[in-house]
Amino acid sequence: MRPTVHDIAAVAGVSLATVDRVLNQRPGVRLVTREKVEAAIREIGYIRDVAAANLAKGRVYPLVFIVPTGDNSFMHGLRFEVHQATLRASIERTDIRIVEVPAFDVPALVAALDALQGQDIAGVALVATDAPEVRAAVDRLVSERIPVVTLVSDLSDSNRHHYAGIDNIAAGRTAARLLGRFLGGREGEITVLAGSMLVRDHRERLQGFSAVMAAEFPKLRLLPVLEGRDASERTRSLVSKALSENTEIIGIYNLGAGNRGLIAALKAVRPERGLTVVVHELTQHTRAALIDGTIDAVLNQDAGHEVRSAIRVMKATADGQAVIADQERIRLDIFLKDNLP
Amino acid sequence: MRPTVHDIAAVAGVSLATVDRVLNQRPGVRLVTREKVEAAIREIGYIRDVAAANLAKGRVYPLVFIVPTGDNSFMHGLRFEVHQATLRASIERTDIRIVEVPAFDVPALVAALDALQGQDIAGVALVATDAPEVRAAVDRLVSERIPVVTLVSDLSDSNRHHYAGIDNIAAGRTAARLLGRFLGGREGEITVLAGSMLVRDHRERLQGFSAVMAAEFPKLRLLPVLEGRDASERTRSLVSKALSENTEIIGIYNLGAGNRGLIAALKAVRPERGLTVVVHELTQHTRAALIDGTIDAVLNQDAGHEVRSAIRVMKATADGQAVIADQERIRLDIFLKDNLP
DNA sequence: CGATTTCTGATGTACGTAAATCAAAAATTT
DNA sequence: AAATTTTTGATTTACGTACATCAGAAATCG
Repeated sequence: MRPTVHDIAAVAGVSLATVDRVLNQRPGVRLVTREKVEAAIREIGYIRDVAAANLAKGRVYPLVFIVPTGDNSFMHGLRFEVHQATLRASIERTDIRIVEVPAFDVPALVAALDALQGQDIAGVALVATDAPEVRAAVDRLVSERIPVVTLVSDLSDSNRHHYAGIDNIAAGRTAARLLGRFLGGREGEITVLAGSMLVRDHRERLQGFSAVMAAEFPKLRLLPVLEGRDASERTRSLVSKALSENTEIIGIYNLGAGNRGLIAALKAVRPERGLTVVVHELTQHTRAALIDGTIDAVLNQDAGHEVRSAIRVMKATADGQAVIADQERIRLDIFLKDNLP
Repeated sequence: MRPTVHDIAAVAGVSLATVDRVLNQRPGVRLVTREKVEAAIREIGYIRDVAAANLAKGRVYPLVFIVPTGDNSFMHGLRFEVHQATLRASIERTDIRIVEVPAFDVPALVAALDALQGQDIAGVALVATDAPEVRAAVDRLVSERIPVVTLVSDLSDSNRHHYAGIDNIAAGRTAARLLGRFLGGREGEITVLAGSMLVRDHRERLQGFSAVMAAEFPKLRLLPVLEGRDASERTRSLVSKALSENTEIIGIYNLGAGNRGLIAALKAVRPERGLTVVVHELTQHTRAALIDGTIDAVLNQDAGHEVRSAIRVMKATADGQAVIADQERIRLDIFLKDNLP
């Protein structure tokens, strides 16, 4: 049988109350006694039964998710996953509140963060816009001992406790290699589409993409980035214009959202053009386009995993427990038409 | 607050004892009363607090993992992950026993399975060799109401409750497309290496690979499969021989183990040969080969995920609970040199 | 109808931990 | 050494569920 608090008490030669004081860092224990108890804990290899502890505590974790509004499929999916998490709230002892903030709107995000100060909150998860004001607001929360986790897009130089998202530099590099290898030594130009260079995830993807392109595929020339603001219609017109004006384009990398528009623009050109296309985020549209050959590869981050990981990390941080970094690593999924889920 | 058994009792107008009898399917409840209770459960949306229930029950799950011996990295990793799971045993209330059986040895596997009959076991996970005798032995356990999960390699037409592994047909198809696209329209021959056609995962990978190759890359001709028995030295000599005898080979797909031997053989030929290579299983050897360019892509299944998933499924099945299929889907990881973890 | 069987209620203990109270002991100060 | 403060012990209740026991009620049988 696994050891219990009673065993600690017996081994340490102290009472249950003292063991409890040590375990829960309550005051009123002399240093020597504390050390005796801690030695006993190590000796018998005691591990707190978290289930029993939570039961006794009746603890709930009030969590806040700050997510951008916007009608693109990815953010829609993200909000859906947070909502799914609220359905598991009673089982997981969480109490999740969703706060929506306009995308790329720094003051709104800061206001939403500041509104949380002083509240009884066990953790905050936010899709960060990478600005100094946001960093400052996050740091204010952190200094109030509120666990903060960035979701999908990280925040530079902040004290956030954790980032629940993919390695976007690696994602960009991977996109470059897929595109470069799929083009098999051909020569031509590559169009890169982004949502906004204000968010760190897009900047990092571009950075990784450019680096590998420059280093390993010198025959492929990158055109200036088109910013589609993650909006489909804008993306469609940008792509249509680019394709009609420049016949040298043989590859496209969309590192942001707005795939619906991209796909529409692609379907409007003759398939003989032989474009190779790599995009981010698996949605019903990109899935269909992958199957019908309009798109060649989709890089994906699983929003459900990210949300669940963020919740685990916030809970663990709130309890002062360590997180197992390896377990919380969000992986980059690569989908070809053959391995769709 | 979430509803408890007391709430059920109050709403149904019965005692706690009766609620308990209904919840745990104990005898001695009239049909009408039972229905009253069940109606109340639905009405208030009661969900059993599994943590509290397990605490009260003091339940442990005796589980058995049957894994092949063999020194290849993947099986080594799999055994390691099962061992890791034993370290979490007390937390997860599992009691895991590992049984090792020679690889591809049908009678030994059957004997190991039959030895479990009549024992007090909450679940069995096995890396299946796909043979009728094994299927029969598995079905015997299933008919004894013991949950059985196949791990990594599935068992045809058996009554096993679940398969914790990747879709190997999809894996083979994906490998074909990667290899085909990376070769960018070149013409030549492709060598396929396998461990043994006795295991279903290898057969399925080959099936998927061949299908896509035939349908979409007609310029690439498949050579007869080389069976390396998942042994490195054998694989090395087979590959060396093939490469020296046939200068038309431009691509290699290793769908089994034995990558150490393959890599050694590849390093022995001049890099100018320009081979494109896709293999399975990320190990320290394949990782290094990916980084130095000897290998172009690695398909991987995360043994840790598979083991943890198998445990969750066995526990749920033992408790008569449904498994969330989507959550237990094991994904195929694709690694290029840019997205290594 | 009474006797028997079947069902239901009331109650208590247990699981491992948290948290509180109050008394007692030990250490520290005066 | 007495007074004070700090530390420790003993005990109790609670969390939500499981499980057992025994008495009493309701249903069924003869």
